[in-house]
Amino acid sequence: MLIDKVEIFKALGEEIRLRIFLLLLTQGELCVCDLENALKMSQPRISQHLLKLKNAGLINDKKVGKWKHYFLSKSAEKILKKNLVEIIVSLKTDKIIKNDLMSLKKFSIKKCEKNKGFF
Amino acid sequence: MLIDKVEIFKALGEEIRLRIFLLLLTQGELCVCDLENALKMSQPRISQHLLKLKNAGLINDKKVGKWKHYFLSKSAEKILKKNLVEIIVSLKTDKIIKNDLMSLKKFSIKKCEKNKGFF
DNA sequence: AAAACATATAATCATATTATTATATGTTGA
DNA sequence: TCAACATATAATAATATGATTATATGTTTT
Repeated sequence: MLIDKVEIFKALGEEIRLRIFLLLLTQGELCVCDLENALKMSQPRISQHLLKLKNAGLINDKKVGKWKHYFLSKSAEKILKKNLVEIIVSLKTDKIIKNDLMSLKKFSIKKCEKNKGFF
Repeated sequence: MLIDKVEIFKALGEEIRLRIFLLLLTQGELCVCDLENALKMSQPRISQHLLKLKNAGLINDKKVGKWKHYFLSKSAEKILKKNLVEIIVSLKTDKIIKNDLMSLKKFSIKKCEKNKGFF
């Protein structure tokens, strides 16, 4: 849950991968050699970044003749439609996050006035 | 532009920082010692992650007595309201991304049918 | 002014990530 | 079947990131 989201942000938090992701998002299916040409980068470099996007659950692939086509995963299409705030706040049900909030509440020293959060 | 977004995703793509960010998002202003207690982690560790969130432009701070309060930046509040797709597609105006798209177009081998992208 | 507190920063070390190079696997087409 | 192509994977080296420890800075309280 928390870790899944971290992995998604981490996958997008790298220039090459964000560029690849945007190309797939705007262009649809692309093969590795399309990306090699678009980004002007070596094949292993592209392939390794594709693997990370795939491990984060953001893309999928299929064999097409001698090529392999990459495209956005269903779960990527789903999460893309959400607000960033929605994505992040949904983590409030995560065990680790619940714990953080509890610990904070327990501590809760009244040092001075603080602004309230969004939620 | 592209790099700014990369830095934002990178900042959120780390467990401790995402936990901190969510706490600030839901609780509003918090000082370092609040976060120390919430996450049960050492002060320098928290401080260093706060610095990274700040460098990504996601949070700001203000001195309050002997404490330092951290809270979401205006630009964070703004970007939080957007869809992930909006955030990413907005990069189409970025120079690097435009270039990628041009290179791809130039290459554009008609290997076989491909699905279209979202946009 | 001294002690206690809150935070930042720097140095070091451990770990993770990335790029490159080389090689392997599988597919197509002559 | 063999050569050319498309991609994956593994090994290595370079770089970046993160955690810990120690120390510095500034503030409050006594």
